[in-house]
Amino acid sequence: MILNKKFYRHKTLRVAKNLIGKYLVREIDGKKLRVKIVETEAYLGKSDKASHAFKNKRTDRTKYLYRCGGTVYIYLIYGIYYCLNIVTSSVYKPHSVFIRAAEPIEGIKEMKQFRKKNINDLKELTNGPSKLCQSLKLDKTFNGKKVYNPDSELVIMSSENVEKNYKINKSPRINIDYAREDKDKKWRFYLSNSEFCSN
DNA sequence: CTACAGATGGCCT
DNA sequence: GGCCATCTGTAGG
Repeated sequence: MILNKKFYRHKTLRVAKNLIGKYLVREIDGKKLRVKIVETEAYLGKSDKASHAFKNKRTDRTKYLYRCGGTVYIYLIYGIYYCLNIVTSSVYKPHSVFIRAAEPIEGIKEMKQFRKKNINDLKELTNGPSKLCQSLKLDKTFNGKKVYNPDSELVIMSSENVEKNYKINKSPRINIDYAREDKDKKWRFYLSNSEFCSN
C-alpha cells in the first residue's frame, strides 16, 4: 500500500521515525527498484539552524520545502552529489525528512549499474544519502513530485508482512557542525542492528 | 583498518 | 568568495 498524503502531515520528528522500515520504490524503464528505509533525519525549518529553510528562508532551491507533505525535495551537494528529502507538516512549515540510508531489496542488478563503482558489498549501494540517490537514479528533476501519487516514479509504501516491532535508535544528525546549538539535537533515527546504516 | 585531501558547482552573502 | 545534510581514492599503520 502506498502511504497516503496524510501520513506526511504530522510533526516531522514523528514522520521521520515512522518512515523507518518503509519501502522506497523507484520505477524506471519498467523496472522496479525497492529499498527499505533504515536511517532518516528531521529538519525543522524556521527554528532549525541546520535546515535550508532556517528562518523561513525561501529561494529557488528551497521553494519545494513550502509545498505539501509528501513532496520531493532533492538538492545538489558538493557540486556532484544529490540528497533526497521528503517534505512534511503543513505548507506553512518548510520541514522535511532527509533519507540517509536504506537496505536494497529488489532491483539490485540495476542499482549496481547506476552506481559507477564495482560494488561487491550490498550495503555499499545505499548506506549514504548520495549513494542512495545514485542507486535509485534520482536527481533534481524529481523536485516537486509527490511520493503518495501512484503515478509517480518514486513512491513510499508501507511494509506489510514485515516485522512491526522495529527497535529504533536516536542520535544527533550527521555533518551539521555549523548548526551550533542545534547540532546536538537527537533528530536522527535509525533501525538498530541494521548493517545498512551510514557510517 | 583509519585518516584525510580532493573533486566540483550551485547557492547565497 | 566561501561554504556545503558527501563520497572516494590513496597513504600509512
